[in-house]
Amino acid sequence: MGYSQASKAQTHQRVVQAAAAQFRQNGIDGISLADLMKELGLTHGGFYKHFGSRDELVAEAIDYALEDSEQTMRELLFKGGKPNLARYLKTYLSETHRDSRATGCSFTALAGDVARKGEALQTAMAEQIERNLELVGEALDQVRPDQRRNQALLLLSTLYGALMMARTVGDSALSREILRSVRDVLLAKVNAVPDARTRSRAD
Amino acid sequence: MGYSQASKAQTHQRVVQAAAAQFRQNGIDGISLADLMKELGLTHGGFYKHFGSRDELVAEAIDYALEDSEQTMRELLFKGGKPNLARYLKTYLSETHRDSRATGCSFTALAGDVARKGEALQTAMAEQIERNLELVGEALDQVRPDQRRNQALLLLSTLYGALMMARTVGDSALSREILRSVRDVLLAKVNAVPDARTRSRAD
DNA sequence: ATTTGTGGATGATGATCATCATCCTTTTTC
DNA sequence: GAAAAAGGATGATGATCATCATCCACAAAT
Repeated sequence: MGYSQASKAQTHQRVVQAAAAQFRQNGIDGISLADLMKELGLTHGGFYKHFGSRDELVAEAIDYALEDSEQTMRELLFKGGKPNLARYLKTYLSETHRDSRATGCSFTALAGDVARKGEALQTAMAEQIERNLELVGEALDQVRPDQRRNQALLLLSTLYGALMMARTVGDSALSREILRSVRDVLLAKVNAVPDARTRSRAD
Repeated sequence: MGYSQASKAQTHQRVVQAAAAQFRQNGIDGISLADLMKELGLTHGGFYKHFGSRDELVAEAIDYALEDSEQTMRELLFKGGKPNLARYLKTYLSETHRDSRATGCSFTALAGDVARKGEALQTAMAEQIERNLELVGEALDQVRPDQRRNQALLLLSTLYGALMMARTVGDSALSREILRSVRDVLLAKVNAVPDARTRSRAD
């Protein structure tokens, strides 16, 4: 029955992944279906064999992007035994991450678009933020349990805001200052709790 | 010579103001020139008597939006003598502000779009952020002078991130929690320095 | 009052897009 | 191997836009 068995599912997934990257890089309306398919060596016609509409792809791609970012977050926070909040902070507020829009934090890349689009996307975002809060909360194991959610909320707000600022001012001295300054303050706070003498070296 | 003297400048300004609101509400690409002019009771044809291109309007409108937000910030921080950081925080993290996209904080409304658009807009944003840092720094008069810029950077990051989150999850319990939680933590910190006993009453 | 310059209106034009109908081609099943 | 089912290609359609040429109507200058 036409083409190889697994190939349809594979193509579908390739479209979703390419869209997840493009939407983060250029915005949800920033790429046409034709260009997206072309990127995969396909033409625009086949698109509707995989998705009922553009919106359907948008929903799938954003789910994929959110899961992708969650996976990265989880690895940075927990890989190798004990929670490693410092590693997450350093990576999140790095220039590399600032410049990796297509593969980096999906919240910062998509928040502006999602806030204006349908309620469905906002619900997906809300659920993801809940999961992120839980993950960060778990990593805040030196914080009083009843303060973990508040602190996680505060930390994520700061990280998201700092990254958005650093991206919005382009690659400038100010951009680097934002990343460095916020990162150092947060690292100092993290290190202060378990062992005040383990300070972060610059960079 | 055609229509009243001041009327052209007035129309020009009305277009800029309407665009500043629409771009914040619906995104820079979220409204067509025809719809924008219609909003003012005009037709699309006259547009090019006022602007050389759409991009020219975008630049002007964003400058206007940024100045508008700076003015609001300045008033909240400094009106009535002494710096009033608490008033600014409360207003910024209110549900009213969350729901006032078209007239509220221009950074959060435009950051996503600007990060993807030309360098010119990013430079305008960078300059505005510098001014905002200065204003907040001035208001941090209980902080050691050499720490004011770092603290201002941290505070703005947190505010921007929290508002973006609150907007991205729609009008939900989570949205209200984000605003309340971040606001209370920040207010507690602000109040802790000058007078530890002046705690904020909820809301 | 007539002339003239200009703001605004009307109506193209060409580009970009999402969507869909139709055709081609390959792979699986019998 | 022949038939058929479905993925993918081609091409069309209708909508939306930015931009521009042309026209109209009014206000200022004479």
